[in-house]
Amino acid sequence: MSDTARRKSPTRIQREKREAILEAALDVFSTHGFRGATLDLIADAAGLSKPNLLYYFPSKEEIHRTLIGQLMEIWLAPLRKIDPGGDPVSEICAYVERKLEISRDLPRESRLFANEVLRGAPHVGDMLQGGLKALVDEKAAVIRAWSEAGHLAPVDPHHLIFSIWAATQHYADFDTQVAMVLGPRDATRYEDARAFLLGLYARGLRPLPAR
Amino acid sequence: MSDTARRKSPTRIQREKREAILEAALDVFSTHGFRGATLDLIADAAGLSKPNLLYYFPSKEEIHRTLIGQLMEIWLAPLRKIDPGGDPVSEICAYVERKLEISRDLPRESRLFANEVLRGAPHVGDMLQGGLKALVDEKAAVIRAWSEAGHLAPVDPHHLIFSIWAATQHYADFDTQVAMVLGPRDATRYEDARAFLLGLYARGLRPLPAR
DNA sequence: GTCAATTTTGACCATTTGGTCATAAATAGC
DNA sequence: GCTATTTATGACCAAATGGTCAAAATTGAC
Repeated sequence: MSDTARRKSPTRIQREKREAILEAALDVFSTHGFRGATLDLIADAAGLSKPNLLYYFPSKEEIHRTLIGQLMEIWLAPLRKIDPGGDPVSEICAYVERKLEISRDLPRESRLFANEVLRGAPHVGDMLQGGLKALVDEKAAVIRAWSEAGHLAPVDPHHLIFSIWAATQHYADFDTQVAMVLGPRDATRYEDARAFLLGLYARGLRPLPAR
Repeated sequence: MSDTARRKSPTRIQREKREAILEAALDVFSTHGFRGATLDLIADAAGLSKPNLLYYFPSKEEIHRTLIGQLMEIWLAPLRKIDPGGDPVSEICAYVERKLEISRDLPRESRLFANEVLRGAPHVGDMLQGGLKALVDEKAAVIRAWSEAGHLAPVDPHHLIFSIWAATQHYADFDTQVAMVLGPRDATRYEDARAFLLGLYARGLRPLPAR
């Protein structure tokens, strides 16, 4: 009755084709959104016929759900790594760097996620709801403790986290706009962004001198 | 031959219905995206039949284009207001406040815009391209001058602007996610965001003491 | 090679959707 | 009220789209 019990161990072809489909779907969903993505587009990109694609996944929505599921871990991992025992400002700055790296290295994932949240997360619902709030609250408590101990400027931890999410993901999600302003993507873009953001947060979070 | 010449002055009904359609379309486009929005949905929301809707606008794309056009001015206005003669840190902070107010008061407009940029701005192209880069470069030069004169911490002006866009729009565009973490929207949300962001930028941009 | 299981495909279907059109209803000028 | 113009609608259309199905091709175990 359970999924894993019913599904005998997948064949080599199943593993390869499902992987190819998810890769193609990530491309298509992230550039066209859920509604704009068509099964034909995904099938073409994966080098399969549409019925063949539907042999591996029961529906368009299921492909999408699978992708979002894989995404969540990538998305939350950097936050999870914040170490309550580390140096506060360094920990936050390292978090900024990790998020920025994801924005640079996995822009499709970032855009897929943005697409979903923008529309009110209609296809993920609880999948997002689940771990997100708990993890954020946990790390927010760590940050609050740092502030109260005087090791970090007194800031609202939730809004600090939001600002980091926003500032880093911006480079993936709004790449078009960034490119319109800065010109075509070049090697220094992420280096400049990194330098700016680390500077901003380092100065903005440094504990205030006693007064 | 020109549009304004051909179109005799619009009647009262024309003005009212076009307005109602744009209002309805803003709702529908901002929550479903361009592809997800249907003419039936827009027509229903505007209280019109579909053919009647198409009597006022020639196509779905034209409705969308009109909305984006109206949007651009709203979107750019806060940046335009930055005064080269004002106090640098105050000017930037006031800019943050203006952007945050737009995020709070016009979230549909913000999401419509985000939807468009996320997909590579396929429907706006030059409309965005036009004034954006010129205005941003102009204000970036002002900020750079402030930094060089020692009235502002030395920061990359373009990335500073990006971070402000990102952090403020986040509350409109990713409202779903914010609500998942903070719980249902309440009166203090924007007040807390404002306090955090003004603090961050005030501390982060304050000119460094001579060393 | 044989045979069963897996994989692939062309043909097909129902629904949705952007858009048209002829005609009917409403409105405005007189 | 009469007439010309504007506004509204039901019926309809072609294309796109998610998905099905029976049959064919391929693969793997022996």
